[in-house]
Amino acid sequence: MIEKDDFTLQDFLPYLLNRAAEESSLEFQQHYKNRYGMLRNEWRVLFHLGNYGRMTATEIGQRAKIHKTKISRAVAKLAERRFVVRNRDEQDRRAEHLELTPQGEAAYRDLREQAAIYDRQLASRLSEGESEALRHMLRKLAGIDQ
Amino acid sequence: MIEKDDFTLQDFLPYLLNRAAEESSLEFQQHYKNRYGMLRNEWRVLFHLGNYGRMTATEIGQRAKIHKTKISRAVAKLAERRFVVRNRDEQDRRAEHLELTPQGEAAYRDLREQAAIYDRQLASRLSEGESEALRHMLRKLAGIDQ
DNA sequence: CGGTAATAGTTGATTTTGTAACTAACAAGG
DNA sequence: CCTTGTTAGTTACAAAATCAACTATTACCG
Repeated sequence: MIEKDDFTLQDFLPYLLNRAAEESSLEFQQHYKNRYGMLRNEWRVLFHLGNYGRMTATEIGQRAKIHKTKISRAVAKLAERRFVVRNRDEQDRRAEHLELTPQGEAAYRDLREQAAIYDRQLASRLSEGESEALRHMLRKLAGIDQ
Repeated sequence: MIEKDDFTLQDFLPYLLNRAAEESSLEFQQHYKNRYGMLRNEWRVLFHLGNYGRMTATEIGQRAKIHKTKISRAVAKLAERRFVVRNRDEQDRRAEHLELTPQGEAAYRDLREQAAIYDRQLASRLSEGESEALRHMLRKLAGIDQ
């Protein structure tokens, strides 16, 4: 056992962030996994398309900070299951615009509802003002604009 | 594009937690990865042993909520690299007590110093009272006692 | 133009994780 | 004791993440 200095593991922000993230991801995972057989990257792509509308894989990757290989594979699965359609850009034929199919929108709406419920449930462990402050801080730490 | 309801992705706690966790992990990873060739689970085990002292794999798993297979592999690597020694419990010969070697303690002290620096750097993005509130909330969400 | 560089997206090889089954040691009840 | 159940930790196999290399297309610049 080493003397403590001013550092303890239970106070280390990256550790706490990871623990909290793992905890909350694991629970929410049930929804998209059980109901739609999706993986984390797949629901992330689905949510981005549902939330922001039509965009390319690269744009999703930039917004969500997901690596392009993950996006590529997630999109392939989502397209295969008819949640997403790809539209080749005629001006720049390297790019393709992605958007949700009606089926994808239905899944998005359903999962969004579950997400809203789960979010309220999580936030209820905190006091009223706390949860807004938490979101604000997390956005700062994650480097998310606004 | 689907109408917003009361839900937006940028406000979804599990999403924000994951983004913030990934962001902060990625940066801190440099230290244990570059300097000691460790993986995340390895430094977690190292930090637990450094922070709490001698304990078994099962105890680490309970405290850190890491699955036993991850612990097993992390300990194997750490032992192989002489950061950790295993001591068979003579009362219960299934269990083994793990502790840091002098080399492991040196690595722990070094990384703990880096962690402290990085933690202050992260916290400096937030206002004074905020960071303590954040830690408190994260502990609640992660289900960490105290 | 023509060549080099950059970008969008995919694929393949390697590493890491996740899940389940396993071995070994102990515990408890008959 | 002996059968059944439990616990500590490992191992094997499948799933997923990572990293580098690849194709196709466009942009830049002499």
